[in-house]
Amino acid sequence: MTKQHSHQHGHDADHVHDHNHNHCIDTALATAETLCLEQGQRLTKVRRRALELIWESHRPLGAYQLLAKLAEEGFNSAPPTVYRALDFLLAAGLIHKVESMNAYLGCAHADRAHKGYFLICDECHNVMEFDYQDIHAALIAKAAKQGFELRAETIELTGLCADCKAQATDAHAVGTSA
Amino acid sequence: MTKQHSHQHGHDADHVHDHNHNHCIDTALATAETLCLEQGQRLTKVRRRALELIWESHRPLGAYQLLAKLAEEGFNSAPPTVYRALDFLLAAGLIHKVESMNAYLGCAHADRAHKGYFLICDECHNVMEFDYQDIHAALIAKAAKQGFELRAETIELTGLCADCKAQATDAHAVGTSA
DNA sequence: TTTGAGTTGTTATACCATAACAAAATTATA
DNA sequence: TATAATTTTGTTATGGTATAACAACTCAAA
Repeated sequence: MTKQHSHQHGHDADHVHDHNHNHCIDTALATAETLCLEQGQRLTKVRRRALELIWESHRPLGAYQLLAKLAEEGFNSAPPTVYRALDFLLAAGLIHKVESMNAYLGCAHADRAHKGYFLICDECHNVMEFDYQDIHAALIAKAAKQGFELRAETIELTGLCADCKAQATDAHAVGTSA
Repeated sequence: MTKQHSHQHGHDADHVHDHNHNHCIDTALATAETLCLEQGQRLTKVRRRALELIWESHRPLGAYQLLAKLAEEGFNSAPPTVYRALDFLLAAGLIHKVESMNAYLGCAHADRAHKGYFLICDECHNVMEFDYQDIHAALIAKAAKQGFELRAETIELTGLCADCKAQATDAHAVGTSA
């Protein structure tokens, strides 16, 4: 299981980081550089900056949110700019798209092939990426039974994260005792 | 495993039905009537017709495609009309939304609570709904281990369906032998 | 140094979805 | 059966997501 670190304790959108998220970003960028170099892909300025901005966000970032941030920094502000960058990063496996949110998230394991499985909190909207070989294998087997050749998986689970569940319980306890 | 019947042999968008799909539609509508009656919900003309149209389609239907069909039949042609109907049908469990396609699909098991798991063919875009208790249980357990309370699942698998795989193989065989 | 591939700029448009409020229909209640 | 309460539908407007199409630029290789 992998978790976007800063999500562990954060409830508010702009919660102060309780760890040095810069490290995650740096690692992600370094991985991206290496990967692109190996594959003869060009991590151009806008692509690189888009990836950084996605990582700097603590939630999945919408295309137009990203576009606005890029525009602030002097990049072209037309939609194709951001969608091209997103397409590149998606194809390179450097980010995931969360379909149910129309938003994009840095991929913590770009260095190895994997599927993005997500736990999405309805309350705080934080997203945890997880990895589950058992489920992956079961899905492949299940599909194969139908003669279906599995290529990609969209697994997005929503509900209440541990923190929000705790908060809800606290609130309820206070409410009932008052 | 459940399958939208007409998808079994269809490769072309407007493939002639090889079974009486009307039966499926009738069953779905009857179930809808019963369900709504039981729950004191009103299956109004536009809702009922929307459900029929979704079932009549052999693929997941986009909101605006559905809106166009409804408009042809004299219903109001503004977007809220169709989104209201869709919201109602979704809430009633009579249809599913395929998030990765922004499209809507009749639910074959509206009569019992279940999650919509989908196999989506990249080639012919047919969709099979399947049901897999093992995976459902595994996901709940996996989420619970993280303290996450699972509420909803979006499971959308893409790849090549059996028919399209067979076609591709045939085409390749012809190509290589020619 | 020109060719060619890839990338970016630019304009326009298509597609997906909801807000907000008015009008009508339905149901419940007096 | 009036009338009030509730739900549904009509209508206008807008916001959010994504791509088509073509021109201009960059950069590396021939």
